[in-house]
Amino acid sequence: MPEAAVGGLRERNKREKLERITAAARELFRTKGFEETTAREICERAGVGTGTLFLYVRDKRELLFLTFESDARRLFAEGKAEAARTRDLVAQLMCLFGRFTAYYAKDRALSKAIVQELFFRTHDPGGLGRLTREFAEHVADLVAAAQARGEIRTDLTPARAAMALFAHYAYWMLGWLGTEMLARESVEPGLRRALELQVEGLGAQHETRNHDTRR
Amino acid sequence: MPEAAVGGLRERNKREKLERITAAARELFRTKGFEETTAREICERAGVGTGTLFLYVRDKRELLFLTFESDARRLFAEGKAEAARTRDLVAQLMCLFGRFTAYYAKDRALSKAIVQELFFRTHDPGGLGRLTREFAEHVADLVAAAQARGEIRTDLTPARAAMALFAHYAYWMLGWLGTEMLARESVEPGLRRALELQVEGLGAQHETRNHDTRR
DNA sequence: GGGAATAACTGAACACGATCATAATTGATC
DNA sequence: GATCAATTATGATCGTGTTCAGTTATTCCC
Repeated sequence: MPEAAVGGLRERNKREKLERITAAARELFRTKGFEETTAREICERAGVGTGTLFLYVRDKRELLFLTFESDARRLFAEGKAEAARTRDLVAQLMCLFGRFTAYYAKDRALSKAIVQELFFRTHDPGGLGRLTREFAEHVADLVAAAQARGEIRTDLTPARAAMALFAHYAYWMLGWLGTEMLARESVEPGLRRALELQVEGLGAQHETRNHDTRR
Repeated sequence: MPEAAVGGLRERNKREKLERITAAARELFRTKGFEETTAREICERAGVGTGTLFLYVRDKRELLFLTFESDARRLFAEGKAEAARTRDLVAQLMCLFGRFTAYYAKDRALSKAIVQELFFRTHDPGGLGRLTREFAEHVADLVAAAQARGEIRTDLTPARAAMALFAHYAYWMLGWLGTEMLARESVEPGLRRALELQVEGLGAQHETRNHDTRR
C-alpha cells in the first residue's frame, strides 16, 4: 500500500491540511519573523479557516515545533554521522552541537523563539519531544563509548556525564540567542573550550599547558 | 534632605505610582498567578489608568522583574554573606544558588516565568540587569579567591571558570522550572554534584573514589 | 499669581490569539 | 443511494495586552 494513499479521505485531508499549515507557517516565519506573523495570515495562506488552525496546534508557538522538526531531524542525523567518523568525545559533541549553532545562526530571531520553546515547553510526547530524548540518549551513548575507550572516568553513569556536558551547550545557546550577550563568532570556540574544561576539570591538580589568553 | 521628600511633586508622584504598581502586581501574581492576572486588574488595584501602566513598564512581563528585584537583592546579599563564611568553592556556590532554588520552590509557576524572562530578555541596563552582572562578578571573585587558595587552576580567567560553573546552575533551573523534567528534591544534590564534576573533571585520569550510584 | 510650556495620565479603541456554537463533510448502515 | 452519527471546519466573537489622541497636572518664567 503506497504511503501517500493510506487511510480514508478524512485522514488524507487532515494530513494535507497539516502540510499546508506547516508550509505556510515556515514561509511566513522566515520572511516576516515569528512575532510579526499573525495566526490569521497563516490560515489564509494555508487556505483554512482561522479556527481550524487550533485543531492542529495547541497554540501559535507550537507551530515553531512543526516547522523546526524536520530540519532538526536532518541536523541530528548529519551530526550523528559525522560524530561517528570522529575520535575524541569533545570533537564528537561539537559535530552535533555545531550543526545546530550553524543552523540557528541563519535566523537568530526565529531561533531564539525556537530555543525558548524547547527549554520552556513542558514535554508533550510529540515529535520534537521524542527527538530531544533521542538526542540526549545519543550524547549518553557517545559518553559510554568514550568510557570504553578510557577517555572518560567510569565511576559515573553516562547519563550524568552527558547532562554535565549538555549543560554547557544549553548555556551557550542561552547566552547567544537568549540574552544576546555572546557574539556569534564566540559560540563555537567558547562552547568547545567549555566542553574541554568539563572534561579536564577546573581543579588545581589538573592544570594543563593549555593556557587561557588573559584579556 | 530626607530621602523620601527628595525631588519635586512630579517625581514623588511617579515614585509612589511605581510603588503601588509593584505592590499590586506582586500581590496578584502571588495569589492568582502571572498568566491569570490581567493588566487591568493590576491597574485597578494600583489606582491608575490602564494606559498608565505601560508608562512604567515596557510590557506585562517586565512587571516580573519589578516584583522580583528586591527579593533577588536580598537573596544575593544573604547568599554572599553565607558564602563568605564558607571555605570550599562548591559549597560557596551552593550558598548562593541554594538561596534562589529555595525561593523558586515557593512558587514554581511564577518562578518559571521569572527565569524565562531572565534568560530571554535582552539586557536593558535596568535594576535586574545590573544585579545579574554583580552576581556573575561575585562568582568570578569566588573563583579568583579559590585560585589564590590553590583550589582552582590558575591558567584560566576567573570569568571563564565562573561561566563554566554558572552553566550548571542555569541548566538545572531550566530542567526543573523550564521543561519540568527534574524533581524539586533532585535539584540541590544534582546541582552540587554537577559543580563537583565541573571541578573534578570528567576525564579518566581524574577518577575518584566518590562513585555515582548506578541506577 | 497668571499663563505658557511640558510632562504625565487616561480610557476608549485596536490587534491578535484563542474559543465556541453552528455548519459542512465523511463514513457506516441498510 | 438515502439516512444518520461522528468527525472536522468555520468565522463571528471574546478576552487581553498594548497604543494613542485627548485631557489633566506640574513646573517654569515673568
